[in-house]
Amino acid sequence: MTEPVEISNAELVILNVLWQQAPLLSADIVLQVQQQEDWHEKTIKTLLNRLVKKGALSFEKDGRAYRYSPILAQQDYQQRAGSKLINNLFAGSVAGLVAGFAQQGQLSDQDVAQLKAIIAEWEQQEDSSC
Amino acid sequence: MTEPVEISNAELVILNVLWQQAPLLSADIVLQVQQQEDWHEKTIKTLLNRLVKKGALSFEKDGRAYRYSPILAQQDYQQRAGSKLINNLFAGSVAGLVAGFAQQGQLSDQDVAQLKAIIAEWEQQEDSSC
DNA sequence: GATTTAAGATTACACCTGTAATCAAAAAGA
DNA sequence: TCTTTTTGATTACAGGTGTAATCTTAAATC
Repeated sequence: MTEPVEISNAELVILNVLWQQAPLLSADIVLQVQQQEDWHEKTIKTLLNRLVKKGALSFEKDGRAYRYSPILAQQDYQQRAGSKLINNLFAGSVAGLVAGFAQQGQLSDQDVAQLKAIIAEWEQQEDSSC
Repeated sequence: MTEPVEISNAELVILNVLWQQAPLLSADIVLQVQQQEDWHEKTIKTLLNRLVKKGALSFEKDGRAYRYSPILAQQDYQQRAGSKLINNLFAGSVAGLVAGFAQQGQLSDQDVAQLKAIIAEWEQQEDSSC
């Protein structure tokens, strides 16, 4: 079992960039992040450093520059963070969260279509597992 | 628009107790919390204080003791925290989170039943809204 | 080769958080 | 009334976080 690496909000922005494309030079990461957040280059470098120390990123040298890749897998972190929220705030009920979104009119057509597909597959699996 | 009150993990434990039943004397809150967490009474008092300062709790004096109630509504906070997670980690797709749970075999019968009901209601609303 | 640049490493600093201990005041008991 | 208890208020303190500035070193330029 891996220790649960805690990722801060700012660090998550960096990770999201690298989960989308990796490896990336720090300079490219800076560019990507700055399209989204108004952060100083030094700030982004600090976050890269912290993520490496936390074991969430790895890097290899390319001359003067570093090329970063995620170690922490997106799915793993999604799963951990999702479960934590559901457990702490929705008494463990995923449907509870979805219900909240629905009430707020925040469910898209696409969401509903995907949910139907998920349910269909789940039911099929249920059947075949008996 | 209310300012987005940031609630820490430890503070959330306190809020969960008060969302379930309020108002409550601090002594009772301590008892409730200690059934779940091994925290010193002083720690719990500190958290109550911080929540009051953050505007998440109110209190009224009852002689020597205080009687606390939530100001921050559970639904509001659920909505904010849920949206934040979905946006930051699942590209805004609620279904994405549910899909992750499904893949992990973490969807219960009850979840699926509830999801179906949510979808049914959503579709009915869709129809009647044209 | 000497100097300027530019990359990462180190340091900074205030505020938040977890986790209490101590202080002050009022109530309860002797 | 004096003392003990109990309650909230204040203080503590290390580690995390947001947000960089400064330092160091190696590469690039003159």
